[in-house]
Amino acid sequence: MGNLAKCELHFLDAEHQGPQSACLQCAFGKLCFPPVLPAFYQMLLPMAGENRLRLKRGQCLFSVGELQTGIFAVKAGFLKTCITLADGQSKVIGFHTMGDAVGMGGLGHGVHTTNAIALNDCEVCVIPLEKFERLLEHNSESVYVRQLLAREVVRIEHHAAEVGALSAKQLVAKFLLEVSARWHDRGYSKNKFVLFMSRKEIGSYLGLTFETVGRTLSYFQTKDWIRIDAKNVLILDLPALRLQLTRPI
Amino acid sequence: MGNLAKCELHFLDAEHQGPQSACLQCAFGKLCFPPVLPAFYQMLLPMAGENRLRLKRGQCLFSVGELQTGIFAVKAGFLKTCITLADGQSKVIGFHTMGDAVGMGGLGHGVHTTNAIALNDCEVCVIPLEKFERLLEHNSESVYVRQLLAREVVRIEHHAAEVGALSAKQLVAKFLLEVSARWHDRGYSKNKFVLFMSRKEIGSYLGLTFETVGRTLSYFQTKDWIRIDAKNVLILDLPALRLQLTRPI
DNA sequence: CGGCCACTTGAGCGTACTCAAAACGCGTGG
DNA sequence: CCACGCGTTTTGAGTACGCTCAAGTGGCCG
Repeated sequence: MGNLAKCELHFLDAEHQGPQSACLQCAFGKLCFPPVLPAFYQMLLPMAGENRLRLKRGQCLFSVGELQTGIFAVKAGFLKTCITLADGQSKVIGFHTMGDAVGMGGLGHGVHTTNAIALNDCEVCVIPLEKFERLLEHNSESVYVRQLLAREVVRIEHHAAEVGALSAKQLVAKFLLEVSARWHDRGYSKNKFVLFMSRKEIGSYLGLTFETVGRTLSYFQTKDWIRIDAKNVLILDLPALRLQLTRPI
Repeated sequence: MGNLAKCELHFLDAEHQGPQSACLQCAFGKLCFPPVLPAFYQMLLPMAGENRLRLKRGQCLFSVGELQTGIFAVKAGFLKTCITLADGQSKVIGFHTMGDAVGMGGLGHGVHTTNAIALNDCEVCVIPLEKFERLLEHNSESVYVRQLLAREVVRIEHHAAEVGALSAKQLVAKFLLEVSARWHDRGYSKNKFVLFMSRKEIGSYLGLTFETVGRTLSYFQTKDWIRIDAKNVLILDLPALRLQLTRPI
């Protein structure tokens, strides 16, 4: 459990209810895993219910090179995953929120391949590796994990292509649409939301500097496509943002 | 090495011996799958031995949206996988050669998520989806597939980060080192090899224009780090290329 | 032979980066 | 309570890297 120790575990005292009911009664309910994976959700979450843990803003869930002890399901809050390049700079490669699985990349060599850091106070379900593998042995649920991984491959492939192909305006527009869609998927407004990451983190994710991200957001505001105040976003013209992606410059 | 460019396939006429022996006697032998996956290799390749497939240069192995009928193991030759972005441009996201598995991304929804196109005449082993899944049901080999997918996630994550972070010189240096390492892994020289992709395809992969790729290669040649003639590469100073990655500009 | 494509090289331009200054929010401690 | 320090954000001015456009070469094939 190595680094988990330094994470100051605060387990929820819902043990007496049994893990399953604890999860099913949870406020996040079926949001916890994407609707396309109902069976996987039903199998996995009850197992995780026993091991819940809380992270404070800035805390590290796991880091590169650590032995992987489990996979994680985000219950509440936001995390970023990042890697360090050969020249020392750190790059954000993904943002994760409730319902997302984190730490799947480590299944390759049994060692974590990214750093996962909490963007704010958050709650994470831990599925210990032994339980996870036992689950997959005895069930055909391994198909779901395969699907989850394959979809992650596709997601990152598109991200890599876009980072190398789109302009700053297109990238920032794409980012806003991505965040909007994720909120929408989870039953919230797609037009009004809060960004939990800094400009610097957005820039790192998109391959831009934080100044460029800020400038582009300001530009969108002058166009009356969005209204942005610090981290609060109000999308006024979603189609206009979408149009950015299909149109050059 | 030069005649590899022509890639005149010399097929083994070992069909009469049964698929398993055909594969084990194959000239590519255990190169066909990475050494870290011996069990998977032994399970998978004999199954594929029955279904071998030849592609001519430019032919499409599968394309986006097609129903996935199987996964593929490259036996000889080179393929690229690419996707089409919202604005219509096509981006290369990977190059594949002997020993690589292609088409795993489709495991997410059962539909191919990339276009796979032969860069030269090549030979591919087909593992029909039913056989593939039956194999995974009856064996613990599904672990290997999971590892394969997880490693693919990691590979693309790093690629995405680099495309968004590195300069043109760094990207091209990284690309040369990548290709060199892949040849080396397969038992060939790491200093002398042939590029099977055009400048345009390299540029698409790295998020650069083909002019910039060409210019950068020429620049490396003026520095006496490499010697390049058309697609023939001779690396003269590998450490210098490596240094590019750790040093800014 | 002509046509086509890949590649190289050059010149000029534009986007995004770099450097810089100032305002702002936020937590800490006097 | 305000002062202070720190990090984030915004905005500006200048720069540089890589893109765009263009011309010219060489290889391949009908």
